[in-house]
Amino acid sequence: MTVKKDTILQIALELFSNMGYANTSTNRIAKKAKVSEGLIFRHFTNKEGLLDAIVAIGTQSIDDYLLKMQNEMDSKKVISLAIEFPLNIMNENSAYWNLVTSLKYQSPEIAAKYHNSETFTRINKIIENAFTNLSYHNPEMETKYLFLSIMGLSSMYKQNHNKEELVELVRFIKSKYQI
Amino acid sequence: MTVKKDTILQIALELFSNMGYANTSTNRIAKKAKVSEGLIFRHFTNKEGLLDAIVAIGTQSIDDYLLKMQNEMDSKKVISLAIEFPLNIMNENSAYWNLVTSLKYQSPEIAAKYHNSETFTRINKIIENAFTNLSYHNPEMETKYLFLSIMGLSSMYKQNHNKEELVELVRFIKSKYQI
DNA sequence: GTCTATACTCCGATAGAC
DNA sequence: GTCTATCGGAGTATAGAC
Repeated sequence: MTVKKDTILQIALELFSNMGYANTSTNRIAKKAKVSEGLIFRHFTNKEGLLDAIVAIGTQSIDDYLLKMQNEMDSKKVISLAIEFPLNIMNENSAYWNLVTSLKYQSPEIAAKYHNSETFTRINKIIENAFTNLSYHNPEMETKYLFLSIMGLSSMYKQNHNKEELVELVRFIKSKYQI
Repeated sequence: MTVKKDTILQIALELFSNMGYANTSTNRIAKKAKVSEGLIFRHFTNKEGLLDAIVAIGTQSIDDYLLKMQNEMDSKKVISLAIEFPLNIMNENSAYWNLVTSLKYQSPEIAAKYHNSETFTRINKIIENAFTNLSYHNPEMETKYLFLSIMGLSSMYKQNHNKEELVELVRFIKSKYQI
């Protein structure tokens, strides 16, 4: 990974995330990254190849977090990690999260290509398992409900950059689960 | 409102919602609506004017729903209406909801222009008032939390068209509020 | 039909690493 | 002296707004 290639990835992530994928021209990326436009295509073949590379990097950090949840033995801690997910991941990686979310609203092909249902299934299983261990009456529905809150938290973060409010909300949600 | 003008609005809503605003060409809208491309510009000046008109129509149905909530005296019923919001509005008006959500992920200018913070404030006040009447300990946080679930429900609806699951989730959430 | 923007190509030149 | 990363810019084809 050369320094310029890395710069392209960073700038493209930033622009895709802020302006939308369709709305960001390779020309603009090149200018902002201070590289020649041709270099983008030399490294990533085409614009979608660049998107692929960006998404692949971001996916890694999600997977790391899931692994952490999976290895956590204390079920309360698992729920806690799930609730904190938006705070943690999105704090460090908000541009990526924002981008992935926005891809849902591109053409159906793009949406389908980048929708990672496997990850969703995985996180669901981890949470459901925790609720089962904690003897909740309806672990399946509890999981879906918690998942909803997490998704809502994510979408709220996009509009509202008041981090204090987010932290407060996370604390409140935790209290609902006696954590 | 002529028939063709109305057709353009409908088709454009459908396409903007499915393919994204930036990804939908006026040419495509015209072809699908079986009108000349020029007619779009005669009626709506430019592409953004068309978007304006579409958003304005959809906003109306949201406002109607809010009015219904505002006029509801039974606070439990207000909470109930809030939880059912995704089911009701999105069922009848999913394309509009989808479009408005997607605009958040366009350029910052577009996002700001179509972000209706007034409506969000209004719905928040209505819900908070209901929680206060129901003597919840922390109406402000309860409101934010419920709002989160509603947003999550909305975003879930986009990916998952299993309506039964949605209905079940709505029932489950209501049970959390003893409704 | 017009004009602009955009994805993408090609290539000669340069500078540094080995 | 070769190889690799990069530049810069000319150029094409097409799509899209109007």
